[in-house]
Amino acid sequence: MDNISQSIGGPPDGAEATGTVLDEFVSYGLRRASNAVQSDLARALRDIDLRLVTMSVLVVIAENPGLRQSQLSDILSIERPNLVSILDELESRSLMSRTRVPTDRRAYALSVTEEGQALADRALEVTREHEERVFGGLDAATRRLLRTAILQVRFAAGG
Amino acid sequence: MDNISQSIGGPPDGAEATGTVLDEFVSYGLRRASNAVQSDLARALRDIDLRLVTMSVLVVIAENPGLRQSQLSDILSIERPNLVSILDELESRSLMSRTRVPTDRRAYALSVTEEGQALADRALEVTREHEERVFGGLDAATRRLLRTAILQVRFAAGG
DNA sequence: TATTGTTATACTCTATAACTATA
DNA sequence: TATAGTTATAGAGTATAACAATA
Repeated sequence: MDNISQSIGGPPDGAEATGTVLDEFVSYGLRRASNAVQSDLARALRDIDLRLVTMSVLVVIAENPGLRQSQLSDILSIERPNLVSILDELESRSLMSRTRVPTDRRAYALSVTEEGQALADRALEVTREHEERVFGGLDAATRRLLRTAILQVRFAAGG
Repeated sequence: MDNISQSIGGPPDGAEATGTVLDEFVSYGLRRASNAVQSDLARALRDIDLRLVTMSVLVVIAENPGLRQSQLSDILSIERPNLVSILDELESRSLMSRTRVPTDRRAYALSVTEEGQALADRALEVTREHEERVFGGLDAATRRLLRTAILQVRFAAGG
């Protein structure tokens, strides 16, 4: 209930964020950081009329022409029903198209249009700028360690 | 478009996660990790009938008796309107109460009940177990570095 | 005038059950 | 019978405008 004991000894390893017990938890800091980072990226993508989801979907289709919706769903962990409106949006903007697969008429092969490819490229640029803005302050070693730690954590949490 | 270059030289620093360009971005890994971690914590808290928000609100009130709603809103970055139903829920479960402040009759002083204090303590235990489960695999140095990096990033992203 | 808590509302993201058409 | 895509729907989480009571 008092935090005198921890605050003695000068600035610790950046312990204060909200000034509550919650600062003790990596989990809580991770959530706040992730929200802030996502907001920054979302803001940047708004300039090219993309959301986080539409960006990742467009980019993954551009990278894997012929992909099925169910595969896309697995890769990005987006539930199949939720993918439908996302693809509808991209398709109505002429950024990608669904083509019937002759060998399996239940499925669609997804592919980007020229316009979609151009926007995907632009989206990657925007995202790289964002990464530099947000993670550029970390030195290379820390950045590498962050990537590794994040993957380990993601695995440990079953994601 | 090919990732042969990176994959030569044995297991790199855990580069593969979705197998797409998105793996290049710390931002994306951070989001996926944060989601997985939050899911794990949410699952654990469900056993004591708390959500992530209700947990953090309860814990912060327990730590700061007499807190105003607007202060709580600032600390947890929850919009004041969204706080109302959260507090209604906790109050209806007799975990906390709103008391009129005599010196400023617009405001409420928030405080936990005995029952609320007990649940807050239990919630901290549950959260510590979760932290151990999810971040226990990281050595102490990495864990410390992760906390620091997260704070830096949160600051850089304006969170 | 400004602030505290509130109401109403809306938008995004996510999750599930059930349908259709194919396999 | 199982799978691919779809529809409908519901629940969180989050954000904003506007109001009443009080400062």
